[in-house]
Amino acid sequence: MSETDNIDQEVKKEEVISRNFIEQAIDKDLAEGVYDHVHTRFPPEPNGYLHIGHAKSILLNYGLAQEYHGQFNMRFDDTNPTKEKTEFVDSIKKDIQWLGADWEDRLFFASNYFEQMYEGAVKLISKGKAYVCDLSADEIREYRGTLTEPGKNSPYRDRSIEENLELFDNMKHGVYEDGTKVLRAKIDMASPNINMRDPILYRVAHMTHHNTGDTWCIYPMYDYAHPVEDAIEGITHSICTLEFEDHRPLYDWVVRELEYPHPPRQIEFAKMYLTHVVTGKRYIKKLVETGVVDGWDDPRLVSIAALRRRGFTPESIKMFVDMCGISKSNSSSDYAMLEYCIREDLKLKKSRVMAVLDPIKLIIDNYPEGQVEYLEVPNNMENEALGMRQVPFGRELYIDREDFMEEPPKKYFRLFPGNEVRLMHAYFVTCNSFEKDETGRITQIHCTYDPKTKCGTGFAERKVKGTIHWVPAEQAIKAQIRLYENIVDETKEVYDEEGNVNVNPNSLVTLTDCYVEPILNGATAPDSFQFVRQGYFCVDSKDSTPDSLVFNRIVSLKSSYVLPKNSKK
RNA sequence: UGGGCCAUCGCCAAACGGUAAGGCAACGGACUCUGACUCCGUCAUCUCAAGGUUCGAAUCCUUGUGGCCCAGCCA
Repeated sequence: MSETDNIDQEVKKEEVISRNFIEQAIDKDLAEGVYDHVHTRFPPEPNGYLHIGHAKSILLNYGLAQEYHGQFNMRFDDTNPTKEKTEFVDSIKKDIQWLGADWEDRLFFASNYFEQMYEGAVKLISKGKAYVCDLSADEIREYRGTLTEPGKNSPYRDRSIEENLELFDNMKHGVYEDGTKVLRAKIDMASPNINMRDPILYRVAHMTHHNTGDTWCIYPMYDYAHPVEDAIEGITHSICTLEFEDHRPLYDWVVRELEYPHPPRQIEFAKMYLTHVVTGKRYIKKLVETGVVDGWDDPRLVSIAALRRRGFTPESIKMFVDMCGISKSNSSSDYAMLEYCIREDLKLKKSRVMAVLDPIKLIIDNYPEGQVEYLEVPNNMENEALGMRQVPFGRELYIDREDFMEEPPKKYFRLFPGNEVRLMHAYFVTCNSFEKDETGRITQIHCTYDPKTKCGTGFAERKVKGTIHWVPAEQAIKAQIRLYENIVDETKEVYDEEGNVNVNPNSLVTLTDCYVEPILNGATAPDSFQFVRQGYFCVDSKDSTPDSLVFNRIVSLKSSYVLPKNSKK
């Protein structure tokens, strides 16, 4: 193949990378001169913790700003004081920072625009486009009509502009009780789109707001506030999820009536769903309250905090979100994709060390008692840059119970009486005998080693089929290791008839008698490793201490070998 | 049975009237000091269905079918 062919191929490859529908829309806007730049935002309400679904929106908005050399704003959509807490603004900021979406100096609060929103409302009233309505909540619902029947006009719809102005001023000044008056847009009570049937713009709520305190007793509704927020900040593309499609006509109505010179444009995309996960606030709350999980950051959950504690990296989540793509079809991504992404991200970045989860002692009968040798071992055989470490080796070791069988099935490559295997990075050993306790449980394995087979000597006279990992009995560090599976029992629906999560009984297995290589001494929270032949593990940020290590299994390694069940151990 | 949106491999998802990309998963095989990784191969004669337009349709038009969203003084 010639060099030009190569180039052609690369060009073709480039062409194949297609743009999602939002990028296509932005390209078009830019080409037609609708906008000359791109400005996006992520606007959560601080009423809970962020989860993997939010990550898609965050990364989408931030990614678009980057791609088009535009800007990305962080904005708290805090227009409803009954639901919002400062606690959540802190956790949300932390999560977004961790994900790497940088809002630079553009951190905003919708509540800081209350004055402008109020002025906008006055403008709408002055234009005859909004009115104060005295109907009760129940009455408003009745007047709204149904999906199939049109609504009917409020008896207060035709109040004079002057009266509306006065009433709205009274609303602002706390003259009315909660629920007694609202400001409504005057649009069309017969619209087939229910959102256009004179939607409520402002409600009265005598309540302390986390940011504005008691300054206000009227608060704008999302449908009015959001377009105003976007317009004030100069957002060009206001990206939200599909359920707001029906609200777009109202969004456009607001920016049109308020006569913003460069109105933002709303574009909707499909939320990310993951198979077999729990994201509902009330369900998680129940799991926390009943002690099924140990908090909103329990590693079995998919909140950003939980994923972080579980050992997922921002890079892996970005990779996952990119892999899932952007579209308008409701879909549910496979958890296996997320697992692929974290394995892929950690593969070359992390040291591969040995850990024994379920130890059995292995004694090398022909190895001198009391002798210790230090083996030079690469931290990652696929990435030399990670350097080398020393692993002590001696007469007594621990190996994993799974790696020995008294009566092995066919194709069992590990240790069994008479078989020779390689101790990873060390020597070949052959099993001579083993010991059992009264219950028949194997307690010790005796081997002999062949000094000629030491790793690194280039020994090639014979080969072994199996390589097993080990840890030196004397120097290994004891650790607790937690193996996680999905919190949801995947053989059932996510929720049962009573609305409880069908909890997987094996979602957490805590192993307290594990041993890890001495190099892991002092490992702390964000550290993670590959435990060779087992998976990727991280130090638990909540429960691990320097002298009592706790590791979380992030994800297991893939395996094409299934250990036969019911065979003797 | 009002309005809006969606439908392409087990799961995501391209294709924009020119003859069904890619990834994940799965399954073979090679390699292997991780039963991992890597590599090679297999995996939609067909795009929800039925008609129609066209030399040519996943793409356009009909008519159906299925799914999601909307009747908060939530966002």
